[in-house]
Amino acid sequence: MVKEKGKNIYDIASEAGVSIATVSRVLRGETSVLPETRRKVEDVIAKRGYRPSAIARGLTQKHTNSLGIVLPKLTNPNYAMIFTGAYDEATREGYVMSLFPWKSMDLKTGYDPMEVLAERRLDGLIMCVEYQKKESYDHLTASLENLSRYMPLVLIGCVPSELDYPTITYDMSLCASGVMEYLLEMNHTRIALLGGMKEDMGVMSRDAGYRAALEKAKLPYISSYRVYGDSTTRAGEQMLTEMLDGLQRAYWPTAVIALNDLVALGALKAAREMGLRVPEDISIIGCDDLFCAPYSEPPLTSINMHQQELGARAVRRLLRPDDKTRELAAWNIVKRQSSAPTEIV
Amino acid sequence: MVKEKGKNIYDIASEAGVSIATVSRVLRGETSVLPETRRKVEDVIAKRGYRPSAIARGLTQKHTNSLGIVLPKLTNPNYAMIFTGAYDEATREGYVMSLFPWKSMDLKTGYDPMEVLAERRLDGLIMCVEYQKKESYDHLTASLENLSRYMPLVLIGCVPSELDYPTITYDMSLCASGVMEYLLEMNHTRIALLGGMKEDMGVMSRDAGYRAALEKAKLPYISSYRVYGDSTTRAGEQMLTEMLDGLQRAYWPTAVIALNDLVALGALKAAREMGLRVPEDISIIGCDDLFCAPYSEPPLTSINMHQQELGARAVRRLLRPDDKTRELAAWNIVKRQSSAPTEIV
DNA sequence: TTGTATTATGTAAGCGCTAACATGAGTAAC
DNA sequence: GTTACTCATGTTAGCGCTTACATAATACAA
Repeated sequence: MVKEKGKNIYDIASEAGVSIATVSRVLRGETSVLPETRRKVEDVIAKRGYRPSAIARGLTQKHTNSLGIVLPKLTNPNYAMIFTGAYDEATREGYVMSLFPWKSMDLKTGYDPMEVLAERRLDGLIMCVEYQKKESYDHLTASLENLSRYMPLVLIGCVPSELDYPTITYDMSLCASGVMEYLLEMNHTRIALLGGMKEDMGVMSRDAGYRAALEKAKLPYISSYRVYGDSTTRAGEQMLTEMLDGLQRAYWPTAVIALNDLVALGALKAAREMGLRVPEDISIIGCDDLFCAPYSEPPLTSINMHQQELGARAVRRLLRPDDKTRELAAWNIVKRQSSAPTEIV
Repeated sequence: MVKEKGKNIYDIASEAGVSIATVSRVLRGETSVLPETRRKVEDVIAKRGYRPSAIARGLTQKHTNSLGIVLPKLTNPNYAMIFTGAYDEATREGYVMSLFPWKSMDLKTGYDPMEVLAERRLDGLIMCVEYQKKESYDHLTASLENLSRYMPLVLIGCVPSELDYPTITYDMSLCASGVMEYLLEMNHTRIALLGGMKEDMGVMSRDAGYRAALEKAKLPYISSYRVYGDSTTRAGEQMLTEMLDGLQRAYWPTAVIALNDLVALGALKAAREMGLRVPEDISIIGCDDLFCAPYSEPPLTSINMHQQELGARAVRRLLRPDDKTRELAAWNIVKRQSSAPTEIV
C-alpha cells in the first residue's frame, strides 16, 4: 500500500469546501445532496483520483464485499472451472472472490492457514473438501466450526454426510456405478479402476460404487483391476502399463475407468504404446470432461461434472441461504469414441 | 461476516483480566509479556476461538498482506499456470493472493473494476496486459497511473514498451521468428500462422516476427497462410479446415504455427480429418506447452513459456523492487513428434 | 535511604471511513 | 411574527485494532 497525502476523505472534503459526511454521501450515491455540491465534490474526487479505502469501510460496515473459495489446486483445469464458475457469479453479484489453497491446510507447522481465513472476515466461504484424508478429518471439523462463527460456509465436492453445513455434493458412489452400468451394458466384464489415493474419502466413495455395481452384476472384485496412485497424466500412463505388464493377456481388462481425464489421457497413451486399439481392444473413460477430452485420439468419453455451475450455485447459496442442507450436484456421461461395446470374452 | 459478541480484543482482554495492549502484544508475539500473563491470554484466545480482524489491523498498519493479480481468464490453463506460480510464491512470502478479471476492464458500463482494485489497498498488483487491444489502450494507461498511486505495480505478458512500469515481458516477435527458424531449418517453406485477433498487440508482435523471418529467408508473405480468429480449440479446427478448403492441394502449407496449444489441438484434429498425416504431411506447433501437449496424437511440439516461473518472478519483483524496469521472460521450444523435416516441395 | 534504570502493563490517540444525531437556513402554516 | 417542518450539511462517536507514551512496580547502585 502506497501512502500519499491528499488521499483520504478529509483531504477531499477540505479541498471541496464541504464536510466529510457530504463527501461520504456523494461516494455512496445518496440523493440528499445539492446537485451543485455533488458536482463540486465529484470534481475534486476525479481530479485527485481518489478512491475510498475498502479497509476502512469494512471496519464500520459489517460486510467486506468479498468471498473466498478453498480449492486443492488450479493446475488441474477441473478446479479452474469450479473457480471460474464461482468467480463469475461472485463478480456478477458485486463481490470479489479470493482463492485459498487447500494444500496447506494439513500442514503441521503450527501455523494454520485456516486462521488466516478467519482473520479476513469474508462475507462467505466456499470450501471444497474433496480429496480429504480421514486422518486430518478432526482438524477439519474443528476448523469449520471455528470458521463458521466468523462467516457463512458452503461446502462443495465430495462431502462426508456427517458435516452439517450447507453443502452441494457429488454422490461419487452413484457416479461410479453409473459408469459401470454403462460399461456392463456394453458387455464389458473385466473393468479396471485407475487412480486416486486409497485413504481419500471421495475415492472410497467411488470404490464403493464400483464394488456395488460388480456385485449387482455378479462379477468378482479383482484386486489387480484396482490400482491406486496419483491423479496425474504421468501416473495414469504408469499405472496402466504396470497393470497390463503384471497380467496375462487373457486377463487384460476390456475397459478402464480413470479417476479423471488427466489419468485417462495417460492411460490412452499407455494403451497405444502397448499396441492396443481404443476402443476396439480397450475402452477408456475419464472424468471431469476437460477441454481437451474431445480432442484426444480417439476423443475421450468422460463425465461432465458441471463444474462451473457447481461454483456458481455455491456462490448463490452463500448469498441467499435457503433451508436445505445437502443438495446434489449434477453430472452426466459424455459418450465419445474411446468407449464402445466389446466383443472380447 | 457473522457478528458475534465476545469477538473483539476488548472481550478477550476483560475475560483475561488484562488490557487490550497486552492482548495485542500476545497476538503479535512480542516478548515483553510475563510468561504467566501470556498463558492466561492465550488460554482465553483458544477457548473463544478468537482471531483478530485483518480489516482493523489493515487500517492502523500501512499494509494488508495481500497481493492481487489481473489475468484474462483461468479456463485457459496457461493463465492458471501463471496464477499458480504467483500464488504459491505469494503464499510462501506470507501474502494472500487475489485474482481479478481482465475481461471486465473494457466494460463500458460506467462502473470500472479498476476502481474496485484501488479501493482494496493491496500491497501490490501484478497486471497481465496480454491481449490488449489498441483502442482500450488510453483507458489502460490512465488506470495504471491511478492505480500506481495506491500500490506498486508489476506488468507481465506482452507489454508495450511505452508502458513505464516494472515489467517482465515476452518478446513475442523474437519467439515467433525463433519458431520460424526452427521450421525453415527443416526445409519448410509454406508456413501458416493460425489464430489471434488482428488488433491484439501481442498478436501484432508475433506477426512482425513471422514476417521478419519470411523476409530474411527471402520467402513471400502469403496472406492466405495467415488466419486470424479466436484462440480456442474449436476455432483452431475451423481455421485450418477453412484454410485448406480454400487452397489448391499444391499450395497447402507444410507447417502450421498455432497461437497456442488450444488452437494447435484443434488444428491437429482438422489435419487428421482432412486425411493429413502429422508430421509427415504437415507439422503443427503450439504455444504454452500445456499439460496435455505431450499426450496428444502425435505429441505436440510447443513453446514452454515458463509460466509458473513468470508468476513467481512477478511476485518477488513486487515484494523486492529493483532498479531494472523491463526484464525478459524465458521461453524455449519443446520438440515433440508433431513437427519434423519436410520432403514436400 | 534515595534516585535511577528496567520491566510489565495500562491509557489513549489515531487509522479512514459510516451513520446517527445536531444544526441552521429556508419555507409553509397559523 | 411565531411555530413547525424540510432539507442540505455538519459534528461526532464508533468500528477493532496498533503504537507511542504514561504509569506502576521492582531491582539495583550510590
